[in-house]
Amino acid sequence: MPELPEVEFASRVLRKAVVGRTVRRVRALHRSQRRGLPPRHLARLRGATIIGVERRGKHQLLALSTGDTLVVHFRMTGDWLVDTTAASLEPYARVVIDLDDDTRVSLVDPRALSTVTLSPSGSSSLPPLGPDAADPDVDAGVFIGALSRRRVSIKVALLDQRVLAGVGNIYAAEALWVARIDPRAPANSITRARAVRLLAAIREVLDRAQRSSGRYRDTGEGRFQVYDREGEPCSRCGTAIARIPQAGRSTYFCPHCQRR
DNA sequence: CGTATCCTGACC
DNA sequence: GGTCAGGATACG
Repeated sequence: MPELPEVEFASRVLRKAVVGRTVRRVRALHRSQRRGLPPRHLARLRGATIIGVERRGKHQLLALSTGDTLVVHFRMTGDWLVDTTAASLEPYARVVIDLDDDTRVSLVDPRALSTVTLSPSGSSSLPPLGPDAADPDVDAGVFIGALSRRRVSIKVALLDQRVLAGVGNIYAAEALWVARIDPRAPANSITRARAVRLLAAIREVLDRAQRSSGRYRDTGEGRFQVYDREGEPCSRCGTAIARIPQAGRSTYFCPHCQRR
């Protein structure tokens, strides 16, 4: 699941490939992508020059010379593939953009849950997002305030993009482990001191992921401490990592050293 | 607040 | 051949 570091990595790859280029041809190859990108929007896209690529939370924003913005979200399994217009289409290519220098960028997404939408000039169609989790200047007071207004568990609150934009299931669990906080603790019960520690832990896990090229590691030292490690020993205390469902998704944590 | 929905590969 | 996963949204 691409979270902030993976989306940041992908948007850098994309930026290098597309900024300054003009869209020659664009196709939506899957029903679910055609819903978000109907023919009239594909037509608007054609001939536009891409002037910049920005990231906000897990969204990628492609600024176009027309004033429109192409908004991309990878959801579960999306990623960019950059090749040339001469290449054969990838099996899971959902949106394919051919550029004037024969570069082709394809949104590859086996599950087809990615969203690509054209936001007309002036009307930003982003959902409400909190401060970007990668921003080192996030105000601890704002973060504490957001938590204090939520009665859901701290883990569920961290997944709410209005609290911090860019945190997902993996890094929420990892950050709670680093901060030694029980994921079941009510968000509004988190003390100021622990919230400050949690914010630092979020930055730490995101920075570390970013430094490993925005790619997940599945072996060796860089492996996750709790995510997808049910039954394995906690590296701090040896207790078996537990898995519980929260808001319909899996939370992994150490039931011994993560406290309420 | 919980639950269904979108999708399809992976797994039983 | 059925179930599950999961980010975000919609709905009860």
